[in-house]
Amino acid sequence: MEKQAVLSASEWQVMQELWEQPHTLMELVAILEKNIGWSKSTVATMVRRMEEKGIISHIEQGRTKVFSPTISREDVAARETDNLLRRAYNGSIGMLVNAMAQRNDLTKEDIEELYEILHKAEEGAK
Amino acid sequence: MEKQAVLSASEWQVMQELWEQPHTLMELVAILEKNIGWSKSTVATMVRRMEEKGIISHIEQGRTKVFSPTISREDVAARETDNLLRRAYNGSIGMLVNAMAQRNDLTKEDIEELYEILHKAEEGAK
DNA sequence: ATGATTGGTTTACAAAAGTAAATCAAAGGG
DNA sequence: CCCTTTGATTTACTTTTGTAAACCAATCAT
Repeated sequence: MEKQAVLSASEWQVMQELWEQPHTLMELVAILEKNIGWSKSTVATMVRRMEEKGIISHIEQGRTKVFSPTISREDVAARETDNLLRRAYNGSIGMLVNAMAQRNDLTKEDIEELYEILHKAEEGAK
Repeated sequence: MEKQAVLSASEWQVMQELWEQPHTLMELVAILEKNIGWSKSTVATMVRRMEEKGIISHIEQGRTKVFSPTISREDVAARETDNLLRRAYNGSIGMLVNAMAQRNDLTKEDIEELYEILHKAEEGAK
């Protein structure tokens, strides 16, 4: 099976836009030039390499190419989450949340939200 | 200020050993050769570069060097966690846990543990 | 038709990361 | 004293990532 799909910081930038909606190269150039100051060729190179890696693909629309992700945000998120848990928290989500609590990185709202999520999870996860 | 401290997969390997306890270069060589098949010079280069980056340091012990991390596992974990949350979950730990629930990546034990953590967190975080 | 605009490709170069052979200097063994 | 370990450094080569200038082909507006 695959190993592919941990993204570099730059790749995330491109993916974020494409997960929102497909874009032509020139649209990406406009967006990313504005947002993070990349030049046209920088964007084009990123896009080309990402396509080579198979994480995005395009269809031709007249003379322009429209790019979309070939992997879902959810999949990438899950994979990166798994990675982080294994590396940094011994595979345990409890440890992660506990570390956040310890650091006071959990707001009251976070805690409320988590309770609700756990309630719902309990039902589903009989 | 900072930007420092997201580790590459290889750097994690070295840090994992050093967080467990300080090691000489040759100890690291032995461990990492065994565990992941790195050659002596590969380990040495990793170590040198990591020291250049300031994420580990050493003291001389006679003619050998003993290396230790200069950053705690907790700090690195927190930083990587923050990164992941921002990129993949809109900054929300709730979203992360929810995604795991959705994927059935939460065991009953996980859920129990999380409840307890939240209880304790509530007290602390009044 | 022709010069500008649009959409895209080619080429390039530097820094970071991965991997390791070869070399060296101090210590230890005979 | 010399040879061999042992601990460490030097040097080197490849791949990946970041960044972009130049260049080209189709289309459009005059």
